[in-house]
Amino acid sequence: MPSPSPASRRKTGGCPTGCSVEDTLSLIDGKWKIVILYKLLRGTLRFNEIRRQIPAVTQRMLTNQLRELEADGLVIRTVYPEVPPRVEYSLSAKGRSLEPVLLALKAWGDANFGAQAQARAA
Amino acid sequence: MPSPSPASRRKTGGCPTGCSVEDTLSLIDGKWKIVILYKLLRGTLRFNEIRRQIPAVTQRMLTNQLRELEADGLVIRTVYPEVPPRVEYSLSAKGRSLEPVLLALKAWGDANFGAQAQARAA
DNA sequence: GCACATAGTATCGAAAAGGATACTGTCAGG
DNA sequence: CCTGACAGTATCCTTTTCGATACTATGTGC
Repeated sequence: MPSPSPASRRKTGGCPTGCSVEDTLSLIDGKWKIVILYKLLRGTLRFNEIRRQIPAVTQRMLTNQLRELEADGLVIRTVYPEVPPRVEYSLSAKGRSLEPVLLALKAWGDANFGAQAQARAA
Repeated sequence: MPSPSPASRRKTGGCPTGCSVEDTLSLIDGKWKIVILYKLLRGTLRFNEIRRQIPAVTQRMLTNQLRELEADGLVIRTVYPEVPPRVEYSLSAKGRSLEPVLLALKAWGDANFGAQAQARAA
């Protein structure tokens, strides 16, 4: 089964011309998804760790985007039932397969936005 | 100067952690930009040719997105002062340099949305 | 008892994005 | 004369997105 339950908030509609591109875009739209995926590329992170890495995102948005990413099968959410609650997020195989896209994006950004971005690159 | 006038509708804000990725995203957000760029990858197109290739986009949106792409230096708009007006859109060098990103996106989409999209691929 | 940390929810409201529809002006075809 | 194609504008309205703020529950440290 290629697309089990896309959880797509944006309907793709008819999609008359070949547009797996559009389908893909519907999974990674939202202002933060790609950044989150990119951060997760280097390893599992906890909720507040992500928050600290992306200070501009609000708690609501982060929860939101993470839930959508989870629903789309791109990230895995693991809850440890401890008492200071602990939740870890990591990429699924599907999420990890986006790596070429993420890296291409990063490479283009570095090439087109100069060195100041490169210098800061975490 | 690496980024002359990004025409960015979305402010990037401080961008404290390395995020040329975010900068890049601000250029290609909007529901249609990537699809437009993708279509343009195979050559120059006129306004209504693009419309026909992406039937779901409205005239207003198409104008809009094309203008933003032009402002960001990704596409070139050439007006021929003829009397059935003729306007051609093509990728700039900068736009063309996005090719790896677009192809990575397409490849991922094809791999993750099954064969029906591949079959239709223009 | 109070504050802090964790990982969130809930609610409100502003702003932006996107869609529908109608209109422009000129020329060619019938 | 009427219609259609071209490449848009202009206007209005709905939907979606995003942000701010306040709140939950639990345990630890002071």
